Amino acid sequence: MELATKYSPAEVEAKWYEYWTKHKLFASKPDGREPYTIVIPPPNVTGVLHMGHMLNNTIQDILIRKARLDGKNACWVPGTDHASIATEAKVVNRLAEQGIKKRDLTREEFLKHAWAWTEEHGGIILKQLRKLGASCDWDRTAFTMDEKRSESVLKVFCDLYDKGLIYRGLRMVNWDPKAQTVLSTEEVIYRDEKSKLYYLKYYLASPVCCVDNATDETGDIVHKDEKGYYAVVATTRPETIMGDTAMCINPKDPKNQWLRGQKVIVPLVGRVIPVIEDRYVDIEFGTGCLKVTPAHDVNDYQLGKTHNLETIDIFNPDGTISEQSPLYVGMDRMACRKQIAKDLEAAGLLEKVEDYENKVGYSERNQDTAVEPRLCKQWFLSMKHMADIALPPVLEGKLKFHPTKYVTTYRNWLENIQDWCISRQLWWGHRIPAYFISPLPTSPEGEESERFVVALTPEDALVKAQEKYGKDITMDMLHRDEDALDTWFSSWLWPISLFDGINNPGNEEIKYYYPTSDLVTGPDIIFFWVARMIMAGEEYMGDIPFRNVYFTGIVRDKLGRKMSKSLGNSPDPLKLIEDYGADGVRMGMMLAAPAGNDILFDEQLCQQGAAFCNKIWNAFRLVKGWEVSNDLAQPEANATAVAWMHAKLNDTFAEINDLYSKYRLNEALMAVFKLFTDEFSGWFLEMIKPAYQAPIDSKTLAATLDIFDQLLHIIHPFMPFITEELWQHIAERKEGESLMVSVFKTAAPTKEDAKLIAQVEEMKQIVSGVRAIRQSKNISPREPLPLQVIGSAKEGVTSIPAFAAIIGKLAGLSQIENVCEKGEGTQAFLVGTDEYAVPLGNLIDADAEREKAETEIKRLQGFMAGIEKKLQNERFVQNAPAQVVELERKKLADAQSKIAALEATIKALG
RNA sequence: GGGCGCUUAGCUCAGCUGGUUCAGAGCGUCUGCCUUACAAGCAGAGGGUCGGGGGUUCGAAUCCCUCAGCGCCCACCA
Repeated sequence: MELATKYSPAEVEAKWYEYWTKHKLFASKPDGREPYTIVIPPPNVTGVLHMGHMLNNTIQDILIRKARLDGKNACWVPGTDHASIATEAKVVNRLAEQGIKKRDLTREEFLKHAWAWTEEHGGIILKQLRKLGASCDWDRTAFTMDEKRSESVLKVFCDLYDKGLIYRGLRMVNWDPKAQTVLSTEEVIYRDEKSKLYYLKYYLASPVCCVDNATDETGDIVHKDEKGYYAVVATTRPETIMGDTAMCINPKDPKNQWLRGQKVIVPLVGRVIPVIEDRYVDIEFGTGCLKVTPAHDVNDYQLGKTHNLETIDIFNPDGTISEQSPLYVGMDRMACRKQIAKDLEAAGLLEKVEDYENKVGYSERNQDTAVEPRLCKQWFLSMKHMADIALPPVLEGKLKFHPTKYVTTYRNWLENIQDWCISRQLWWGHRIPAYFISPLPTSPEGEESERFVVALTPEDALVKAQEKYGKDITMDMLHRDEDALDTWFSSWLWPISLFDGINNPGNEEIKYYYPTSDLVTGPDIIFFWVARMIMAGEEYMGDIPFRNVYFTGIVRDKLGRKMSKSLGNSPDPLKLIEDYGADGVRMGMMLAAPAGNDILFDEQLCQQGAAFCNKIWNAFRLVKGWEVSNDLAQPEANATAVAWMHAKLNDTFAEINDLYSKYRLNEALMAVFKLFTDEFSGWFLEMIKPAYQAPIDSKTLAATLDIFDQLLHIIHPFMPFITEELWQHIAERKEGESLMVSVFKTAAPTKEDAKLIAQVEEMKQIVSGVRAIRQSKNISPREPLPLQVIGSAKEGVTSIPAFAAIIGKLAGLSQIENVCEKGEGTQAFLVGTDEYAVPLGNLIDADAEREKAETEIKRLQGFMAGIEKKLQNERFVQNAPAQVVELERKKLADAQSKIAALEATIKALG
C-alpha cells in the first residue's frame, strides 16, 4: 500500500469519527469493569465553540481516551446548559429585531420563541466538539431543561423547601436593570472604574442655634455661606439623593460634632432629613458625612433598619426614575446623574467634583449594565448547612483539587458564605414550583407572598394549600410563581441528574457511575458550579460528585491578553482544525497548557502539532516501505536496538503514567513527543534501518511494528485520528476493531532496562562526538572515518560487538581500533572519562586545539579547587552523608583523569 | 483592606521534602547539510551571576526574613 509523503488530516479525521460513532465505540454501559466517568461542563445550548472549550474538552478527551486504553469503562457524558439569563437575553434581542417586545408576549408565547431559538441554534457546539475528536457517549446527550433534568430540579426545590433550607425573604439584592432580574452575589463582578466624587451641600434645616464648632483647624468657619450653615456630603451617586432619608455621621468625629441632632435639607429635593449617628461611618472618608439612601445601597439599608428610617425606592425595574421621586421621573439613572450634577451646580449646591476611582458591580452575563442594589422579595437557599457538608471532603483530601491552591479559595468562600438567591425574573428556565393563593394584593413590596405552598404539581399544591389555609381554597385560586430558577440551580445537580439519581435514586447507572472520576473546568466557576455540585452531591448522594477537579487556565493570546471579540485575537477553532488538523490543534493547545496556569496560545504551536503528525506519518512510511526477508537472521545489533527500545518504552510509560496521575498533561505529551521523535525516529530507526534497497530481517520488522503499535497507543489520547489511521495498517483488522478500545498494558522498567539505557546513552555520546568533529571540520557524513578508543576506554561500550556495529553505522566509521595513546594528528573527545579520537591528519588546527584543551584544563582546575576546598572542610566531611562525600571524591578523580587526557592531547599536538 | 500565587535561557515552562558534574526541556536563534521516511526534515552550536538584598547551613534555584515587580480571588468604605 502506498502512503503519500505528506499527511493530510481532513479525510482521515472525518472517516474515523464516523467509524467510531458507527460502531458506537464511545458508548458506555455499566459492566464489571472499573468505571471512569467524566461529565462535561455543559456549554450554553446556543453557544459557539471558542478556544476555552477547545482546551477544556481536549483535556477531557485525553483523560477519557487514556482511561479507555487502560481498560476502564470510560463514560463521558455530554450535554448543554439552558443558560437562562444569557439565552433569554439573546431571544429578547432577536425578538426586538423583529419589533416584538417581551412584555407584549405571554409567557407561553415567549417560551415558544425561546424553544424555537434553542432548536435552531442549540447543540451546534456539540457538533463542533465532534470535529475536535471528542469521544462523548452521544446517546447520553442531556440538556438541563429536558424532562428528566427538569423534574430533578423541581424535586430538589420542593425537598429543600420541605427541609426548611429554601425560604422566601425580603432582602437587598443585586438587580440587573437590563435583564430585569435579580442576580446572586456571585453573578456580580466588580470593576474598577473612573468616576466622580460629588460634594453636595446639605443646608441645615433650622439655622436656629449658632454653631460655634463649625470651624476647621485654622479657625475659619467653613460650613457657612450667605444661605446659612451647611454640611457637605461626598457621593459617587448624586442621582440617589431623591431617596435620601437621613444623613449620618460618626458620633466620634470631632469635626462633625456640630451636626449632632440637627436636621438638614436634601439639595434640590427640599426634603428635611435627620442627622443620625453611627459608627459605621468612616471619619476619614470625604467629609465624614454620609447620605443615607436605604432603598439603594446595602449599607444604607442596614442603617435604615437600625435607625428606623423611611425607605424611598426611586428606581423603576428598568433603571429609570420612579414616581416615588419628586424629580426626574422617567429619566434613566445614568442620564439623571449627569443632569442632576448640572442642576446642583446651577443651584449652587455642588461644592466641588473630584475624580475618583471606585468599584462598580456589573452583571456577569451583561457587562455593560451596572447592577443596582434593590430591595425585593426573592427565594433563597440557606447555605450554612451546605457549606458544612461541602467543606470536609475537600479539606480532608477525599476530593482533590488540581492545582491544590484552589482549596484555600474554596474554603474562604464556604467559610464566609451568603445565602444563595435562586429566583430570577426570567421565563426561560425552570419555573419555581410555588403557588400563591389569591386574592393577591398588588403591593410592589411583595405582600402577596404571605400565603403560598410549594409542590411538585398543581394538584399537590392544592392539597397542601387546603391543608394549610382551609378547604375553601380552589384550584383557580392558585397562581404559580412567575419566576424561574437560577441556571446553576440545575447545573449543581448535573453529576447526579445525568444518571437520573434524583428521580430514581439507587438506580443501576447512578450506582455504577457515581461518584464520577474527574471534573475538568475553569477556576472562574469554582463557586458557581464546582462548590455547589459538591453540596448537592453530599446532600443527595451522601458522597462527593467527583474525585478530582482539574482546573484549567484561561486561554490567552501569546501576548497574555484574554481572548475577546473586540480585540479580535481569538482564532476560530474550526478554522484552526481545518488548517492544522484536529490532532495538530490538540497538540498545539496541550503543549502550551501547563497544569493550572493560563495558556498563552500561539497558532505556531499548532504548526508544531501538525509537523509531529507528519513525523509520525513518515516514520510509518519508512517502516512499511522496507522489504522483508525471512531468510535473513536477525543481526545482533538489531536485537540490541530492539531490546533498548523496549527498555525505553517501559521507562517512558512509567514516566507518562506518573505525569497523568498528576494531571501534568503537557509534560506527558512532551515525553511522548520526545520518545517518538528523538528516541524512536532519531535513534532506533536509524539503528535498524537497512542499507539502500537491502531488506530487513523479519524478526526486527515484526518487533518494530510492535513497538510502533505501542507508540500509537501512548500517542492516541493526544492525537486520536492519525494514530487510529496508522494502527489499521499495522496488522489485519476486522471491521469494528479500533485502536481506541484496544486495551494496552504497560510493563514496569527493570534493572536490565536501566543498564541498557545507560549503555545506549554512552553510545549516543560517542556518535555525537564523531558527528561534532565532522561538523567542525566540514567532513561529509558519507566519508568514512576511523575511531580510536584510547586506553581504558576500551572497556566501554565499543567492546560490545553489537554496540560497536551500531556506532560504526551511525557515526559512519570505517573501523574502531583500541590504542594505548592517541597518535599525532588526531582530534580527541571525552565521554565521561573515556577518551576517543578521530585521526584527521593535517586537518587538525594544532593551535586552536591546544588553546581549547588549555581552556578546558583551566576550567577543570577551578572545578577541582572548589571540590578540594570542600573536602578539606572538616565540617563537610563530618556532616554530609557519606555518599555525598564519596561523590565529591569521584568528581575530583574524574576531573583529574580528564586533565590527564587533555594534557596528553596537548602533548600529542606537539 | 484581607488572602493566594508568580518572578529560572529571546519566549513558554520544569526543577523547590536542600547534596546525582544541577543549572534543564520545548520553541525560537545561529551554523552546516536537498544524506535513498520526513527541508513540516537531519546534524551541530550558542544562550541564564535562577527578580534585588540579607540570613540559616559544611552546602541554597530549592528553607527563612525583607524589598521590588506582576497576576488572581475575596471584601459594604460612600
